[in-house]
Amino acid sequence: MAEATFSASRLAAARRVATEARRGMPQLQGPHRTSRENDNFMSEFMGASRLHYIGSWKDRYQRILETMPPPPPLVQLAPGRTRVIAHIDMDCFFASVAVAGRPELEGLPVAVAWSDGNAEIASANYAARAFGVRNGMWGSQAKELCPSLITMPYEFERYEEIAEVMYRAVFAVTPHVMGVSVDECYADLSALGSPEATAATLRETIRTQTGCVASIGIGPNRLLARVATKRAKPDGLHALHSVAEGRTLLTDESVRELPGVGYHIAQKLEAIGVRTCGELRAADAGRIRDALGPKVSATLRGYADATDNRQWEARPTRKSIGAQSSWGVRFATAEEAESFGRQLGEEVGSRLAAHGYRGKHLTLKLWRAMEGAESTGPRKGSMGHGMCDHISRSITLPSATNDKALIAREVTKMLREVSIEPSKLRGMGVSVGTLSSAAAGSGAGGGSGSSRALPARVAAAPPATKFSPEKVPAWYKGVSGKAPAEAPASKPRSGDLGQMMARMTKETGGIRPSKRVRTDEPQTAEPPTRRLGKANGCEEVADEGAQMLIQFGRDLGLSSLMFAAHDSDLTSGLDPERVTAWLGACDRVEQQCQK
DNA sequence: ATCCTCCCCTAC
DNA sequence: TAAGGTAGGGGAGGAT
Ligand SMILES: Nc1ccn([C@H]2C[C@H](O)[C@@H](COP(=O)(O)OP(=O)(O)OP(=O)(O)O)O2)c(=O)n1
Ligand SMILES: [Mg+2]
Ligand SMILES: [Mg+2]
Repeated sequence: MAEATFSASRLAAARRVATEARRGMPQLQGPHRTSRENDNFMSEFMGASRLHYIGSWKDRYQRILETMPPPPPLVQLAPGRTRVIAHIDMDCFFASVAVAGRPELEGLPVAVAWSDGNAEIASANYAARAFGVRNGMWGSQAKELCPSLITMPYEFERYEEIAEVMYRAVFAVTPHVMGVSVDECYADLSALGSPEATAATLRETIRTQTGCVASIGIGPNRLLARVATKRAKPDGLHALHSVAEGRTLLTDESVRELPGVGYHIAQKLEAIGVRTCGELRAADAGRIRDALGPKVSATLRGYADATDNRQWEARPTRKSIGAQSSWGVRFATAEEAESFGRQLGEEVGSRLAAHGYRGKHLTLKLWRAMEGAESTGPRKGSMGHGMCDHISRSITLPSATNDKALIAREVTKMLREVSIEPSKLRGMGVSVGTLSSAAAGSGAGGGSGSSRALPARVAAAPPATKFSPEKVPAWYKGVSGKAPAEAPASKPRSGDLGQMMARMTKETGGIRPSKRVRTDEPQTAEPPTRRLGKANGCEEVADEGAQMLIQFGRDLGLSSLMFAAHDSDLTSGLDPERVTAWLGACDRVEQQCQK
């Protein structure tokens, strides 16, 4: 539907901008894509990887912190008052930067990814999200959902500059800032007068100084501030004024909204009938503990109750330093693998020294292709790691070190001892922990290590897991073909209709879902994708709109959906032809569901 | 109990 | 050309 709303000439102009932006990025070209073909592989990979960029950002954040006076202790609270925490997070950060200063892209669906092929989407703007495009999605799927999608390249230097402007704006409000990531931080506003006015001003400052938008959530703790931000987005401010208000808000939200609950923990909870925060709160503590363990269950039960006991640690000390790569890693011989391990070891040694650390504990992490999954990847020519076993081995060094050569030698030894056929290796990582300061005079440490050739033996790797294509786990994104089967929700819930309508209206900028979205049907029907698909002669309608609805339903964890359209859709600026087809299909869907 | 190793999971 | 890094929390199971 929205497809028709982008004019061909605007799209053409935008695509020219995208092509031009991509042309100016020489490091993204060249035929040498693997560890074997390219001597410079490691640094080229790190320079082109957005995960390396966001993963190493905190290191560079130190430089901003050094220009700031250390924060005074947090003010004590007057009795009976609670803290006021703000969570500041840039809206679709990479995509916003891509659009900023490029008027040709404004209002169009834009994603940022390494290529315009099937690369993973790092960030999609909200125009693209209205089609169901999401961060982390494969490019091909994104373009199915949204054929007009404009794909822009990474611009790491601009992210760095804009993030610094954003952070300086926050530091101008308070010294109590906790950096989370390149686009996101917490600020303690407890000592300030009106948090909401302060936050509104801060949003405006960030917008004018960066050309990008930040949303802000405010709450009595970090958990609720973060939950509020989600509600505020895009381009909004939302405040939760008490733990009680937060608890009420969380009651019907998915446990997935809680920090620390990702795909797997949500699955474990669902397996014991817990889907919402309210259900988690009400569930038997012993059951949750059995499923998740003592610490995780305690933390999450607290979160579900809107309480967050994490200490405010604005500048936590590093506990480990490491480097890894699991893309383009292919070896023919042990020498090649060992050379790669040495490079990683040297890289880690340099990073340790650069930060004034030494470390005593050394870990080698290896990706090994599963038996039957040795072919290069999900598709011919892909240099991804594919389905792998993960093997890690660690040793404790006789003394803390940051000596590149010593680390490289120890990595080589471990690599030999773990005895993995080099051709099966798909990734390698080296990490050093148990850190101490290199400056502190203690044990002369790093000293060239010729001292002890400790026989730090390490066990050989276990046999490879056997890979079978039919049993690719639902969470694995690397294999094309079938979407993971819908896990039917255990129970229909009330309140979904209201939530869904509110969310759709907000996220699509006005498109309303049907007047009949039912979640109270038993799970007898096929998932809605099927009912709207070609099998029912509905290909006219299996478009972005349908995909979007289906995605909303999935996001809400609904077991089944029924769609219908409002007559008023015809008068709300949507393409009448599409709406007519849509209405017809909805009738059929409904009939099918009723019998 | 607490520690250790080898994972697993999560957030960006 | 699908550029899948980095760091932290913590669980399982065994040793101390
Ligand atoms: N799977 C992901 C998630 C994020 N990022 C990068 C790109 C994002 O722009 C940036 C910030 O991550 P956020 O989670 O804050 O996502 P966005 O800022 O893109 O969107 P939102 O408006 O939801 O914050 O990190 C990434 O490369 N890959
Ligand atoms: Mg963001
Ligand atoms: Mg963020």
